[in-house]
Amino acid sequence: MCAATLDGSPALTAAFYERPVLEVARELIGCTVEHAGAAGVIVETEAYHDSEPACHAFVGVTPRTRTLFGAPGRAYVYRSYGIHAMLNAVCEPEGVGAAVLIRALEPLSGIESMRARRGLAETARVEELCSGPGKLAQALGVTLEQNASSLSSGPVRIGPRPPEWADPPILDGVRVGISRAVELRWRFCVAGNRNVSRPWPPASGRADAARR
DNA sequence: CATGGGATTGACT
DNA sequence: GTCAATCCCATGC
Repeated sequence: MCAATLDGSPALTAAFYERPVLEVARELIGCTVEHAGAAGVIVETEAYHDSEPACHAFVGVTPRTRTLFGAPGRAYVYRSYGIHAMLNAVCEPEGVGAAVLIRALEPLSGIESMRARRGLAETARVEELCSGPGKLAQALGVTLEQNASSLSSGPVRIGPRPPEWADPPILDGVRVGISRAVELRWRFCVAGNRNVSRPWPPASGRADAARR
C-alpha cells in the first residue's frame, strides 16, 4: 500500500521499518505523523529492542508484546501509568521485538483539535501540545484502539520528511524514564527544538549533562 | 486469583 | 524539588 498522507506524500512503507531499529529511530526524526485531522513533525524518538531489558519485548511473546514481535510498520500502542497512551512504530523483521517510541512532535496542522483534545485553553503555547509521548498521543487522539494498525494505510500515518526537514540536526542521548539498560544512548532528538520533551541539550551549562 | 510496577504528566510544597 | 492518579498486564501463588 502507498496510501497518501495529508500533504499528498505517500506514507512510509513496511520496508522502511524492516531495518535495524536504531536506524529507523534516527530516520523517523523529521518525518510526519497524522491522525484524526491533526499532524506534526517527529522531533524526538527512542529505540527499544528485545535484546535489552528496558524493552517490553524482553520477556518474550505475551498477549501484550505480540504486536512488537509482529509485522513491521504497524503501531504499538500501550497504556502507561494507567493514564497515558504511548505510540510506537514496530520495526525489524517479523519475529524480532523492536519499536521506536515517538516522544515529541512539532505541531503542523489541526492545532485547534490538539488543544481541544489536550483540554488546553486557546492561549496555550503550541510547544505544550505534543512535547511528550503521553501528550502527543492525547493531542492526536491516538488510543489503544490503534494498536497493531498499519502506519502506511491505517488511521495513524507516518509520512516522509518534508523538504525543509531533509537534514535535521540530530543529537543522541540516554533514554528517559526507564530503570534498566539506562546507559544505552538510544534517544534521538532535534537539536534545540522547543517541542522536545525535556531540555536538550541541558539548558544550563551545569554538570547535569550526565544525569540522564 | 492477587499483587506490583511502570517507556508520564500535572499539581503542589 | 515531591507525589498521586489509574489501568493493563506479567508474574507468582
